Amino acid sequence: MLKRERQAYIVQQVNLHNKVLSTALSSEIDVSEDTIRRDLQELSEKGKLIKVHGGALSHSFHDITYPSKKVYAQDSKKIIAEKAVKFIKEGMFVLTSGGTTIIELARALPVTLSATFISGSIPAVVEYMHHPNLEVIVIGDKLSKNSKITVGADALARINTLKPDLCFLGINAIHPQHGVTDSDWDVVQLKQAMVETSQKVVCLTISEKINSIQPLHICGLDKIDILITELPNNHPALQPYVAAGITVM
Amino acid sequence: MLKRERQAYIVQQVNLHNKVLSTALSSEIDVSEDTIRRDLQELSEKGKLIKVHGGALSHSFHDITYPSKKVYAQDSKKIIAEKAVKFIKEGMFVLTSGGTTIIELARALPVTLSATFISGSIPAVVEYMHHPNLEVIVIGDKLSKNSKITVGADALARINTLKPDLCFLGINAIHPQHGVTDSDWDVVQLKQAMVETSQKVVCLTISEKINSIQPLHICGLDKIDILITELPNNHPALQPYVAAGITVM
DNA sequence: GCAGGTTTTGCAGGTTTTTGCACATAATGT
DNA sequence: ACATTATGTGCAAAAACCTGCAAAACCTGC
Repeated sequence: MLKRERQAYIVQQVNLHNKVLSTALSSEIDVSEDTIRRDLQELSEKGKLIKVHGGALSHSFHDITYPSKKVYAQDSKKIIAEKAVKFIKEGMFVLTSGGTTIIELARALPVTLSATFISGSIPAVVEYMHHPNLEVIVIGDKLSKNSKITVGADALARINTLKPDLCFLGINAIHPQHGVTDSDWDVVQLKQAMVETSQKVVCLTISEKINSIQPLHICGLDKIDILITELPNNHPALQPYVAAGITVM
Repeated sequence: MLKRERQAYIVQQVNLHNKVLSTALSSEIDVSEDTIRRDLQELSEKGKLIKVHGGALSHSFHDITYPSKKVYAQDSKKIIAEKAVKFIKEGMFVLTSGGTTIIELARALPVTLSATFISGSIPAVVEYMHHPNLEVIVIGDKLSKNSKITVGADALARINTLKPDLCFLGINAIHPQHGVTDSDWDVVQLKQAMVETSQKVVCLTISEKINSIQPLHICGLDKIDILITELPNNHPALQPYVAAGITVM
């Protein structure tokens, strides 16, 4: 068995079973454990797996550190949420993406508000669910583990059947020339569909992400109606967006 | 079981239940208590949990006031979950309803299990989402506030396109003559569809609900393959179901 | 084709990690 | 206060690891 072939097999096994033992691989492939160890070493350096004493684990194992994580820049996101809430009127149909900023928005919704909120983001849905007067529509499909949002053809098709009044987008990068960009293929698809189908698009982002670029393009600035950051709207960094005709808050 | 794997499991358990006992972990994972103690020691140094006499506590336990949401008859439900888990095999497609018994099932899933779980229950989806190796499919539609499950024509249609290997139903009433019944119209629709489309139907319920009736009919006993309660399977109350050809656990 | 260099692999050895056990000590409960 | 249970420490055996080395397989340029 060729080295490359062997390593491909190991990666396959890790992805399949989420763990492999050096001893098991050694006898399966019939090479010495030293060789397996060297393979694991290399694959680990390439980021294909996580090497541990006795074998290796899939990457999905490492990132189990959930609920009590502090949200990055939470204070800024609270300010953004306060501003964003003002755009929501009684009875509106509101489509939202995922992300921690959107969660803050959900928490900032006045209890008396009655409106219909639509989302494929599970954390967002959980927040909406606890609100007494919201109608909640869940967009179903395969759940993406890292973004905690449903992605796929079903979700896309469902979004395209909607004509929401308002769309809140938590975004990861916006730039005067390159528009809104992101790094996750599936998420980009969804956000594009959301932007296209909504009457009004509101982008939420902390100022840190302003004037930054990610590899995948979502839409140009012309599609954005409102941009909300934690900065005052006369801040110099925001002027290019005002000039582009966006309402900046 | 690898050390790292074991520690990941411990962290998961701590985050899930907010506390773990050294003794319990020792017998669950089948290593000596000394090893568990050393693990807790290390994890505590890494700040993943708080080590205390007898076990460990979640960090969030210390931060926030624990919203001691006690589930009714939780111990029984844990027993049920333990029994139910045994039916799930690697790679299966599993459809589940909602309800607290299903949540316990989700928490009892072994960390190494990789399978595809499908549900419209938001609390269930949240549990599945935290599991490192599950594929999760969310069934979308309007969210019913009191059952926290998506209901409607979309959800029904989606369920009917599936052919899952296994279906877990948390049920509210079962009776030798009247079969499985429930009280919520929308939920009944969903459960009917789930029963019809699944290869194998497993009903989970605490013994209290055995031999009781609710106003809406879901299905007859003939559609049920397996019934799981917290009672031993030779308990007299269960005999009518054994007689009906159901595998009782 | 073939000399010279590189890559891959197994092996020997010495080192480190992991784990369970024994025993003394501290915490807990009745 | 006393029995029970949990803890920490030291120890030893097994398992896994790392390092260097040498043989084999392989590329490469002439």
